[in-house]
Amino acid sequence: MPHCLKLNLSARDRLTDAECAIIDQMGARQKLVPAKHDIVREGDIPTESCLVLSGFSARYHLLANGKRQISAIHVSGDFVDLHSLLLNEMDHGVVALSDCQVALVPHRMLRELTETEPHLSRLLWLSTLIDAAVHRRWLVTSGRLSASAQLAHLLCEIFLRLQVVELVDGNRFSFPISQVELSDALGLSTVHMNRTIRDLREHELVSWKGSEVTILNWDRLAEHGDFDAAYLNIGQQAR
Amino acid sequence: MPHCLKLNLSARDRLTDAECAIIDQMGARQKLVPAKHDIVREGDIPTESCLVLSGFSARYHLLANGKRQISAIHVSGDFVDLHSLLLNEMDHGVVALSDCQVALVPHRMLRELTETEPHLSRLLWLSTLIDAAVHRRWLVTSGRLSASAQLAHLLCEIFLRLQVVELVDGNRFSFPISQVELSDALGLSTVHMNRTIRDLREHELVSWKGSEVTILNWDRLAEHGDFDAAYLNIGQQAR
DNA sequence: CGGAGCGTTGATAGAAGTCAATTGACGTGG
DNA sequence: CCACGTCAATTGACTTCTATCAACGCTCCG
Repeated sequence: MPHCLKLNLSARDRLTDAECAIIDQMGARQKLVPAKHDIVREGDIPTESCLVLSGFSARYHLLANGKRQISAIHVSGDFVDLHSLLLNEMDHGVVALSDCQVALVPHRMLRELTETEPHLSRLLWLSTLIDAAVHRRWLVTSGRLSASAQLAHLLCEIFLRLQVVELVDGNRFSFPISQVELSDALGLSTVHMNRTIRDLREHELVSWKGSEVTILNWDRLAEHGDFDAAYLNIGQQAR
Repeated sequence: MPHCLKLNLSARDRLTDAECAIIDQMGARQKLVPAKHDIVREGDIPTESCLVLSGFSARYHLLANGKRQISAIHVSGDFVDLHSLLLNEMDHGVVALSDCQVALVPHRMLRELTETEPHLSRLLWLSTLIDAAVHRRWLVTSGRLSASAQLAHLLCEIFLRLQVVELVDGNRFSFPISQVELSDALGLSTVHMNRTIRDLREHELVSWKGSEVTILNWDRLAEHGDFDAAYLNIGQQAR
């Protein structure tokens, strides 16, 4: 059930019944990728794109110095390598943070959409544009915010993105990511990551036990992370 | 002459004569934006997208703490706010680093292209995908490289992007950006930026006088910045 | 039982930020 | 022609943030 992709897109624009039908077909071929395994490998030249139906995943880059940087975190309903439709080869990998159910959508099918379904194509384009907007936001927080503000911002972002696909429960959500992975996402050391999480806890902005995160005070968290949701472009609108 | 957009796109895929003709029309309405002035302002809801014909520009974000972060540097032939075609409102501004000649392309015209010119549409989509790939690369360097490696990487990237639009002269190019702006792009303080530039000079990787940059040793510069050009997707290919 | 992965803490080193001041290039106006 | 203001680049001194190294406890699982 690629229901979550429909949620994702229809949070930005109204989908016609015909478009919904097309999206439903995309879920045809599926596979389960266990946690810690690659969904796509760096250097691959995929012939299909992966739509994550459930689970958390991340795009990662390995460096010559042995370090790793995560450049995006994906949730249900995200097309993790839609860009491979037009780009040469994967310049990064995508790893499953938790077990992930993914649908494999052939490029042939997507390319045909670009020929015959302009509106749906624009919405797919849009989803990559939102990816880019998220990248920019991460650049801003990474360059100009303290570690704890950066983390606060990330939590706000993940919360809203999960809300779109109906995966939040009140102010609580499941965020199955280790501190090592988090530190790779924020460009910090694991030790400092740990202390940064402790900071947010001690300031009673969030409660975080295992993979269960509860936002205790949204307003203060958002203020601390200088968070403004505009870049997520949540809101139906003709596109 | 939006010649540079044609260079930009045809570095990635062959353009038909018909497509070239369409692109030529895009240069119709132009304006000159002086250095330090905004090309697009944060909060704008543009009805046209700006194609930079000449000059350097940058996307920037202002933070509540008064700091600024530059999330992208654009060169001739870049469509600096193509994404405004599908996104709500500008969540960042675009400033001219040097005097910029820009062409204003109405969204109406671009939207029509998405209905009638699937191949050209894919190439426009592609250019936003490359933007995103650049964002990811910046995230990686910002998170996991030293300041001097980050700068080395940026110089390699700018060099290749300028090469595509035929704006390099041997191993020299014009890079009219102040140290304040550079520091906002790399997320550093201006003081540290200055010392980082000095580092590259002292290691004889680059020579940098005013806005003239000469790469003295490409291989060592690229190695220092852990640079791999793959993410720029330079190379003609059916897309 | 023992290792592996993860979270946690302390101590220390190093990278980068901040504050402050100087220099040089340039343009303007008296 | 020179005083003056402005802006960019530069340097020094000091502070703060984050990385690194090392160690320990916990849980899960072979």
